[in-house]
Amino acid sequence: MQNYGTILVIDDNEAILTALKYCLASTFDRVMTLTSPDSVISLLSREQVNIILLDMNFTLGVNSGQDGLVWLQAIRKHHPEIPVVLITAYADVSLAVRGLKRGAADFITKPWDNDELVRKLKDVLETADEVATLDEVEAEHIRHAIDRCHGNLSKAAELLGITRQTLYNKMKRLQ
Amino acid sequence: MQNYGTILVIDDNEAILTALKYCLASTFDRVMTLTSPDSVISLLSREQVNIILLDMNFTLGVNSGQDGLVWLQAIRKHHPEIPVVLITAYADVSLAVRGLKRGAADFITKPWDNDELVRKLKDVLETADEVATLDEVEAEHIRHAIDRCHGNLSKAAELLGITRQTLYNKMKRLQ
DNA sequence: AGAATGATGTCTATTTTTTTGACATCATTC
DNA sequence: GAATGATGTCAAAAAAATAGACATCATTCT
Repeated sequence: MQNYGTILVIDDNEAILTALKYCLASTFDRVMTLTSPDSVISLLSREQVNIILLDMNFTLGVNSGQDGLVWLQAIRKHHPEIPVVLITAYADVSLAVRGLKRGAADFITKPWDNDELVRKLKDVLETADEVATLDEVEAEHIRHAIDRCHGNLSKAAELLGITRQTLYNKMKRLQ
Repeated sequence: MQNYGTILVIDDNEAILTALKYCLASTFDRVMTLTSPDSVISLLSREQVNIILLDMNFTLGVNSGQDGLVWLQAIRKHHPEIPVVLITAYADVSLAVRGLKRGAADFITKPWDNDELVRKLKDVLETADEVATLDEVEAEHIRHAIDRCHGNLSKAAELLGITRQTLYNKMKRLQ
């Protein structure tokens, strides 16, 4: 068995939770479940979790997914390093867009395909962005700033909060 | 009229292009149109464009949106500073997810609501990320790295490609 | 429990980088 | 064709990063 660590599944439907548990048991070392996100923050501060699968609808009868978005935000605020995959019963494009904009790693609709779900979860964990070097981040951001300024180095330097000469030197160093 | 600059609309349906032209004329200084993305890269190198509205389906009879994704990638590669909003006739969650992951600013489905379309486009332009200071980016990335290492400064420093002492000093300086 | 290993907080001396200020040259605007 | 702003460079002073060191605290490991 490959080691994909601990997954936390949050869904208010016990039957779905059970189904997911079986589906995920062979891929993950540990499958934790919650029927409500209420205690997720305290749980995350106690337990080490590698990825979260979060259902979007918890308020009975309300299916806007608003709930899920709020919890997504709360989780990402406290634990930005844990990828969160969203899952809903409704293939709602607008909800998917809002979820991804708020930092979800992927978006899955019910009914799900077991193999595809596992593949996507693995994919998220495997492509979880490696931490880049400070120099790399700096170089990337500098390029970005210069793009925004359409090549004007003086303006770019000002936006970046460094002197023009420093920007000039950094560019030389970073090729 | 507020100044939202130039928008480039790419759609192979002339009727839709005309409708969008009228819809967008009052918001943008200039509405440029293309019936095929083939020439978009050369056009962008000649003209200054502030935002792009890109249809996802160009190969007749094929509606996977694969085409649009490829063009999205090409545009972002050459002009990462120009936000691209995707639009499709099919409310396809998977396509929306893939589009956003490749850097689209938003995802709209046909038939669209004129007011909502304009609101989303304005929103994209207004929240177009301002260029952060190098120090800010650095601080953010450092926090990120420390999160990933669960607070282990030695490991974080190694990942960041700086010495532990430097990380220590930076943390002091950046509060 | 005690040893071993690794992390932390701090220092110093040395090397790099950044800043500041300056100046001539090239481009663009008016 | 002046005026203004961007660029490429320099040199000296100030700030930051690195390497090496050391005592202390934490966490495995046996």
